Amino acid sequence: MSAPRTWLLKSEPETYSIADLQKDGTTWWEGVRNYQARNFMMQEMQVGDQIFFYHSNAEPPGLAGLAVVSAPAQPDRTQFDPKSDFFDPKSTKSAPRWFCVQVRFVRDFRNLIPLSTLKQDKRLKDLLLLQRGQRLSVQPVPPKHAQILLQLAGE
DNA sequence: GCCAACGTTGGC
DNA sequence: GCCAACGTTGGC
Repeated sequence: MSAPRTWLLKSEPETYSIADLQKDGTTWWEGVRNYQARNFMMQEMQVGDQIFFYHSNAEPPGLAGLAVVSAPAQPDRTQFDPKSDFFDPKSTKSAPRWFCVQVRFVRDFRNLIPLSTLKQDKRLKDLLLLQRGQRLSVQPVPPKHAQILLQLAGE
């Protein structure tokens, strides 16, 4: 078992916010339909990994809180549900295409850390989130960046 | 609402 | 395997 890693998960707060996660306690991170993001969840995330919860398409966008991986990846059940927006007719139960981990609420940042603040911090210029055109919804956060983000959050 | 950047699809 | 068309993401 390797040391816990850190990830960043994006969510549109109108769809699912850190407050929703706080209310639910845990949730399966369903609906990811990007192979790179899926592979991170399937192959690399481990129970206990730290998660920064990012509010995208928000006013303002930014880091909203902390969560933790609470169960390893399993098939995303929305892919089999014809009524779901995330239904994938090409996926089968014997060979599911999409997987998701379970995440548990840890804490809400008292003050959201706006994207604009992250952009101003020179130490974060290599952070994947800040790279031009990137839109991956599940991203690894290297330890040195994780430490800075926690600092900004007042941990 | 705009639009740049990106991933996926499907014809060839 | 190429690549144009299309749909989506997400900041502004």
